[in-house]
Amino acid sequence: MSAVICWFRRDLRLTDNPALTAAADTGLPIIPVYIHAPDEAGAWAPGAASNWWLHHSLEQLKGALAERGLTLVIRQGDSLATLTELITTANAQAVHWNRLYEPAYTARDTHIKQTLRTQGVDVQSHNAALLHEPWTIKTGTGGDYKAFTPFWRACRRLSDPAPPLPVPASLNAVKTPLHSDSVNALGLLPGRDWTDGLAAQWQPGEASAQAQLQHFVQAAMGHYEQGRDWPSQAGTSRLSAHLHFGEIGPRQVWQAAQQQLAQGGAQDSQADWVTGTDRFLSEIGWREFAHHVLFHHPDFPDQPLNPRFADFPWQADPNDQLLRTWQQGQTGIPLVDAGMRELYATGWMHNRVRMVVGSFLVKNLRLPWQAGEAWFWDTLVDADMASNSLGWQWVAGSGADAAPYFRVFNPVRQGERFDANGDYVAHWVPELAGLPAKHRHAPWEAPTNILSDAGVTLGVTYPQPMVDLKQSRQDALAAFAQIKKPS
DNA sequence: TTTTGAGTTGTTCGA
DNA sequence: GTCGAACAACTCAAA
Repeated sequence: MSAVICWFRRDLRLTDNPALTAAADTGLPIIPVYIHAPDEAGAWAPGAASNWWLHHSLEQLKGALAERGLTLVIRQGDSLATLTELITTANAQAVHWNRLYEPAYTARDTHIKQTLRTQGVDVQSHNAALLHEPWTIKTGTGGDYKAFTPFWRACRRLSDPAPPLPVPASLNAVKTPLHSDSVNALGLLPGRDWTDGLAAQWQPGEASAQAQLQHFVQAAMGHYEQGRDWPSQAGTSRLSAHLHFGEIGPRQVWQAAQQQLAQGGAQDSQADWVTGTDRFLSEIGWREFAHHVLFHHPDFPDQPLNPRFADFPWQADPNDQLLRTWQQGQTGIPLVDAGMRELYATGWMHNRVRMVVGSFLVKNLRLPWQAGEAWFWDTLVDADMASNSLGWQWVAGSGADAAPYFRVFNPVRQGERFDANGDYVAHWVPELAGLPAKHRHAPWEAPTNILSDAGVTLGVTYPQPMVDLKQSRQDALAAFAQIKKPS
């Protein structure tokens, strides 16, 4: 008797899963396995919110496999040792997996592939996570891209991605049961349960991912161009965590968007459908670009891509006082606090607000972008090394295609433009909900009687602003002037 | 090799 | 209220 191993990692789905399809195509009994090995992520072991998602996604995958007669084998410990043991026990002759792109994982997987092949095992890796893998997109001179627009143009010049693969029609199970840990045994859930807010907001798993994709393309893609900017509305796809864990893949997203465009684009507001679809797919493009940049610059999560920023004069912050105030959503700037509280409560933050809180941390507080990156890493359910690094280096101005130094978001102005009714602030900062909308973004400017009518006492019921926005903006511009190249 | 146009998401100030 | 300019200079990618 022999078998084939399908090693699941961050491809927790049955549809459009090339490794699973390849395993099925061998005709051999399949051993689906998940190995929990957080140590192998190097310095970037997944954070708490991410682990919560993983726990539930594994339960979903286990259930979906069971419906097709397969038992997901769950193990902990060294990946190579675990695979080797399974290969011996089940007399497996082949291993299939879908590729990861973070530096620590590519190094590990390369080593595992070489070792197992030396032992005569047929090892094949596949692409489930990207439209175009990082090394396949090259500039005219063979280099890697450092600006998004030419990168995405180069991608779009290529032929459209292949249509998604169906779930394999036939999946053979092994006859002899193999030992498996329970999902619970992985210890992914926190000891003190703070996850109600996550559970109220998210349903991990492939079925939910597909439902969300359909819902988004039908209900929101036609007005995505504007709708994506309003944090109080469900105008974004909310697919980030599903994509990170591979519960759905970009080929499926691409196909769903194109099919919906063919239908929706024929309706009255055709231009909105075209621009909405285009813009949405370019966000998928940013995800691709982030992987491209990380692959070619393994230091990207830790070091500024622009070396000039190594000398940036960050603010001293004894005992992390400033950082903690930001983390807890107690800065006294309503839009910033709303975003930080949404993050902590739900494991997610609207993208517009991510830019605002990021700009506030890096420019108004002048704290290093790596501190914000680390907090997001621990608290986001969609925490992804490529996208997270790209976002933070973008807002800091040190990264690929980054914001110019003088682009300092004014969180009051942003609130007035993108949360004009103050709904988002009222929801996440309820102590300000009694204020009229026009005062919710800058309560320190509201007349005293309006504050008291609303039950707001600054410094008591809600903090005074922790910095003066105008002055700290000036300080940031001055700090950036220091690292300008002397002319 | 040199040149050229472009580059996610902003704010402020003054006319 | 609206509009254009200034906020710098640099780097990238392709012609």
